[in-house]
Amino acid sequence: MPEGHSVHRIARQFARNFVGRTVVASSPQGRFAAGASAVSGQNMVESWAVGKQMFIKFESGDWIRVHLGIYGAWDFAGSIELDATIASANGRMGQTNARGTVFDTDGENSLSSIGAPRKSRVRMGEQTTAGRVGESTTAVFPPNPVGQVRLRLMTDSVCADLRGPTACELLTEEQVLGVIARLGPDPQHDSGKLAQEKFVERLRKKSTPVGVQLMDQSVVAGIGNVYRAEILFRAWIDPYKPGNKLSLDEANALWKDWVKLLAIGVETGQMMTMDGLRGKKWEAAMANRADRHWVYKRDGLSCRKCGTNIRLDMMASRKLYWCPSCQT
DNA sequence: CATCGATGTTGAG
DNA sequence: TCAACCTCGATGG
Repeated sequence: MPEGHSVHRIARQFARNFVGRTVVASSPQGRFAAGASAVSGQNMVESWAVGKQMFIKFESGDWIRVHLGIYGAWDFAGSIELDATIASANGRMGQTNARGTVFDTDGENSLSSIGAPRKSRVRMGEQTTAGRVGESTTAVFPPNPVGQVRLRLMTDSVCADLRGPTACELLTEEQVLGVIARLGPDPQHDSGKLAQEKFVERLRKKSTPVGVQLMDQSVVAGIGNVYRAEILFRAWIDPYKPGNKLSLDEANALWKDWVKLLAIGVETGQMMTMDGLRGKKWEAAMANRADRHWVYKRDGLSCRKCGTNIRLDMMASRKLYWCPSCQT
């Protein structure tokens, strides 16, 4: 159940462990058999993400597009090398245990570290427990497929299993460009001022509530229900405010905050949206999801800023958490 | 053990 | 607007 940050992390893990290597592809479940056989035996040449979608390219020019949807996940197994950004973030947080397994108590950034060859399994895209990673060190390589594995990608040393995706399809380069053209800007993919301007322009064009538009992937790619609620609280903006009533400053600030939060998410693997936490408070929040957010899943609790009860509304059939007194 | 709900999107009506 | 997709951790009995 990833928002954009997780998908970028997964794409980086593929870049680190699969790009430049020959990949054996299969579909144990069968539903992607044709696509898998089309790319099997080829070199992977690119891996990156836009918003919540990942794109990997093979030497033939074929692409695979993966969208995890609400419960898709990748399981990594084997001798996994860490992406540099992820490794340094983990190092800074002191999360390496005696065995050399890097983990945290809430799982998503659980990753095996660079080091002695050993068997371990790593899940990305959904929460998992540190215990599970530790226990799995006895697994064999390659592991037997568990459940409905839509796509298995394997090198000599690493195996990645994809389960439960909303989308997994073989595309031509032209089709990839078509998909991306329909997506809004993503700070991790489109850097610079142009991306920001594109976002601001689209957001301020329609009278659709800003809380709806932040979830619209053609306005900005990668924001989901958690970041939506948190970004609006951090900006003290009423989620119902029409996009075309937002000031330029408000729209620019929303983008800048998304840039910042997304970068933290990509580095740490967690949606840490609380400000100004230092030392033990930061550690506590990183360890416990209930301490990580201003409003998300805090309905009925008092606002951390003003004490007002956090409200829960349905907006475009998703749960919206917000503070009616801070966000005006 | 059964049931619920989720960090998402599509497409039918 | 809402069911369907298809998975699994959390929750309750």
